[in-house]
Amino acid sequence: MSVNACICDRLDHPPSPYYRLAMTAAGKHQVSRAQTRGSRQGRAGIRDVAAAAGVSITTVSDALNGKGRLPDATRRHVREVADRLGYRPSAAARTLRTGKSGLIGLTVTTYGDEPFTFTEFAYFAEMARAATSAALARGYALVILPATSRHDVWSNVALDGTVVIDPSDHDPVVTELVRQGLPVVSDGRPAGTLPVTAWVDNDHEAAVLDLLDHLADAGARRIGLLTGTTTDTYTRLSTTAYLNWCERVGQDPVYEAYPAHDPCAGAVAADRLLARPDRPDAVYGLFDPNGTDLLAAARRYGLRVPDDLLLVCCSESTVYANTEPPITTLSLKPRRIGTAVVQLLIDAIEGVDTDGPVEQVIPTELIVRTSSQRRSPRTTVSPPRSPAKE
Amino acid sequence: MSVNACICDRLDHPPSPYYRLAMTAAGKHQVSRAQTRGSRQGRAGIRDVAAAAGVSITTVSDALNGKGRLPDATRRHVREVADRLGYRPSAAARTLRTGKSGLIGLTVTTYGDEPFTFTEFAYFAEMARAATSAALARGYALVILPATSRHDVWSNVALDGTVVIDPSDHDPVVTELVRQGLPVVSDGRPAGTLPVTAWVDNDHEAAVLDLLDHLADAGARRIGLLTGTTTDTYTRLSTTAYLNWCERVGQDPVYEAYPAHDPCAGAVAADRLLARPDRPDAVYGLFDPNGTDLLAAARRYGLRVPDDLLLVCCSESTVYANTEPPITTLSLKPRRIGTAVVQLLIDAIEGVDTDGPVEQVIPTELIVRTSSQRRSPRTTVSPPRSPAKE
DNA sequence: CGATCATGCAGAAACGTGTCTGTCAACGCG
DNA sequence: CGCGTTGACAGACACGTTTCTGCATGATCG
Repeated sequence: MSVNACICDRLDHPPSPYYRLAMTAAGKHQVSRAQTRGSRQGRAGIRDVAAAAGVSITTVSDALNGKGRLPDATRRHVREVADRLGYRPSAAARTLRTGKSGLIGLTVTTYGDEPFTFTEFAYFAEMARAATSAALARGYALVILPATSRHDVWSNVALDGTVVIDPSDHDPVVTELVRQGLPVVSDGRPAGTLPVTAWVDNDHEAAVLDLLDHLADAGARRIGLLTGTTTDTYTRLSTTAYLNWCERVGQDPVYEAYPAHDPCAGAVAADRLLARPDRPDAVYGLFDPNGTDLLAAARRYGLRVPDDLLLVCCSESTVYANTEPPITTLSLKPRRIGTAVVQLLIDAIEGVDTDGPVEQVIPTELIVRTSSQRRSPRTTVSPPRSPAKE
Repeated sequence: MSVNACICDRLDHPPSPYYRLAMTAAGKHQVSRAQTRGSRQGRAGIRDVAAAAGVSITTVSDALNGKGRLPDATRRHVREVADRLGYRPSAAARTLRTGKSGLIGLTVTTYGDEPFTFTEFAYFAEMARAATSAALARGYALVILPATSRHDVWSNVALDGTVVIDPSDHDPVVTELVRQGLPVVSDGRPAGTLPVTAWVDNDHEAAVLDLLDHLADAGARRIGLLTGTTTDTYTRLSTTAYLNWCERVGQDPVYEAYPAHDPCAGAVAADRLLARPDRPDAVYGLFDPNGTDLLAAARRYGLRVPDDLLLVCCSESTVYANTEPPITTLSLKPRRIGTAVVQLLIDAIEGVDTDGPVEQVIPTELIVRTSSQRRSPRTTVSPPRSPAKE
């Protein structure tokens, strides 16, 4: 007690280095308390508001949160006093009391040592943007949490739920989260028996089949695939869809796989694909940079696009609208996916009865450009400002 | 013990008001504890671990946090029991008690209604990735918080500090954060008297001057600029640097400005720039998509790159390595910026004495490719700083 | 051999909020 | 006039952790 008084007294004078040492060593705790309490610089608490407004803590809480039954006069008065004091409720205390933090995790499974995959930049960025928008429109904020991050980070943040992008089979992080009772919504249909609350995905098989049909319609006789060596769901489903299509139409599969997280390997693999003796006359690249890589490789081999080689790649980038020639792309609609994932997650968090299915399939969009149209009727110079070709 | 068992039994039945009265009246602390804790679905707390290990709460806390003075045997025992119970400390409680949440905000100033700007995707994605890596390497997680988000979101998350990307003059969010005593580190030199804790930035003027010299060295006589209509620091500094350079070398400025957040407007502006009567023979585009836009526009007007038109744009995208021709780009090194910003912020949070300056300038990198080399006898990389400065 | 000290651990006070419970006054009604 | 009812508010507890203080128990030293 006397110690407190002593230190408080000292605080009234400019603290010398000696005092600071003494403080941190001895009564650091009490001091900060006296600081925050004594209407000093520390943030004002609900008690200060109650005292300043001449009401009880309950009344302040009810007035600010719109609960209880209070006359409007009291409510307004409290609000005004709170504003005047610059009162901000402590998020930590509120979270502790209510059990809701207003935070949802955005988890990205990684393949290298980086938090998220390089080749999925455009997709991830668009998806994250949409997810962020959707989340904060409903009063939530997003926390970026790579699946391979240190464990203490995971346990140090209070999450109401998590979005998992493309979880791997039996993802330990996901199972741990579910075990804790947290809602988990995945972007990408969960493999195996991963117990997610809900998931959103494209129909990758249908998209690939559709795309291959489109190429075949354009005159392709042997369609090649540029795919990845990773085992994520997207790569796996797309590749098997390709193989199935090949079997159906009786074409020998022609594909090259490369580690998708390595940006240089893509160019090499594209080159390899076009250097094969059974060179394809059309190629679909699963990853974003494949378009320019394939275009460059085609140029090296003197192949004209689309005359000698039809080209399609999966990308969200707008650069393919202005390449020479413009390249047909498959869009996975990351904006719609990000929005849907967050909506589903928040519905689960807030206990909204999801009478609908907890699985949601977002349609893909094939943006047809010159690179996949063998004989376009006009080869004239296209008008300057036409965002959509044909 | 018998009391606990009794109440646990009763909890299996719907509790009557009488029991609840009796409980709250009689056994205050212990009873409610037994109520919430009776090894039911709720997560195990530190008390459960203490009870199961036969030690006190203090011992558990000290053992798990590596504090206090405990024999290794006790420490190991407690750890093991905690693991067995699946104990995870409550982040909210810890934050409330310690005042540190381990969360840092990643704030993006926006120009439209979207959380972050479209044209800065690649830059933002790289920067965010590096920032995320750096943060979690030091035990922190990142929260995405657009500056224009609802106020309740801001006050609902306990932040230890914030990174602000390119804050506008007198940003109300930043001043509010600083007023709360939170460390704020900005990516981009703060305009006006914005009281940030530290900032990291490129030397945009030097980068632009260097780049223009490079173009002039390659033979450019009239260099045009594709810039934005927004007033952010990057656009402003780059544009004035261009104007200053023009004045210095006695060239009439030739530039077109467009709303950078509109992806279509860029193509139109590029076209407009090349359609001018005083058509430039070299162009620098400030934004990422300008490269492909300018290339497409040049093609429409029958201009060969680099023979008739030299091209440089500011971009982090790798597609420009494989365009026809490859385009010289200016990289702002977002990875280094993201890392530096987070390091500075965490240093400030943890009170590390920053003996060094709180301002950090990251050098840019001009990646010279074919598009800016008029007549290159060979593909030697020209040194960044050309000796012929004047 | 008693005083001192280091050691190992338990008790309890906060952190700041939400909310359950209870009190006091006013009021309508028989 | 008494009594149940309702409105407006205050008191107090609990969320789960960290940490300061304090009490034992043995060991060490004067």
